[in-house]
Amino acid sequence: MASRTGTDTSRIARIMKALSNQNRLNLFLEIARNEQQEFEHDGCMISDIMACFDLSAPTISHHLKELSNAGLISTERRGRYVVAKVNQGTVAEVEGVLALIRGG
Amino acid sequence: MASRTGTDTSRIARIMKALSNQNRLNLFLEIARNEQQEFEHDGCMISDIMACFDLSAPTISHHLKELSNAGLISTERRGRYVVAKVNQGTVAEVEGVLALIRGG
DNA sequence: CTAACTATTCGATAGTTGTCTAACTGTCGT
DNA sequence: ACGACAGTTAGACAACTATCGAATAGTTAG
Repeated sequence: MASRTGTDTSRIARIMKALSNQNRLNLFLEIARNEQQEFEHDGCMISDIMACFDLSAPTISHHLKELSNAGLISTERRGRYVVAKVNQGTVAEVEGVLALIRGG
Repeated sequence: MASRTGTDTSRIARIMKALSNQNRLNLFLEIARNEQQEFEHDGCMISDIMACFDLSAPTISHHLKELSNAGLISTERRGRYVVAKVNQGTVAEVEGVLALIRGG
């Protein structure tokens, strides 16, 4: 019950939780923004991101892992750096649930 | 910085937080669903909702307040009962942010 | 008025989260 | 191999959250 539309609410809740902290949300939006602007590489270097947030490196690392665990981003080591990119499918998934609420 | 699109990330994060607990998310979806099905009244009686969740009344009351504080629902006393209805504007707001991520 | 029903508030508690510092790992340039 | 840079892991801690039972409050029926 609670959903004949097949929505996996536990999964959606976990995604929402990943975006429920303001710093983590900003981190995510910054990754999305960088990804849209960069041309030389797909994904953005998280060292660039660290520079513009007033948080310790471990804290950012922790937040990135949360985003990653929620399936919102994926990260990949590129030499000395790590790059992150948005997983659009997950974003679309949440959009879908919200659209259902609106659309009926 | 962090957003030249005018997105109020603190507000969005608070909305996400309200949906980050699975029980609360289910509660919200159930309200949305009932609202779409009912004809005799706009909004759904939360007593109906209480019946189909395995949570104590205080807990449900608490969750409803969280949803309300986040602007996701509004509640109104109707005689002996309280009815809740989804605030579609807030849902649309979140959808907008997600669409931005996808759309660039 | 009283009893029953519906819902909220209060107080407690176990568990979770965000953040830090310190220590560690991996990669590159020299 | 060494030192510098980039990032993660470990451990700790204060703050917050989800939940409950008990008590309280608003509303209607009898």
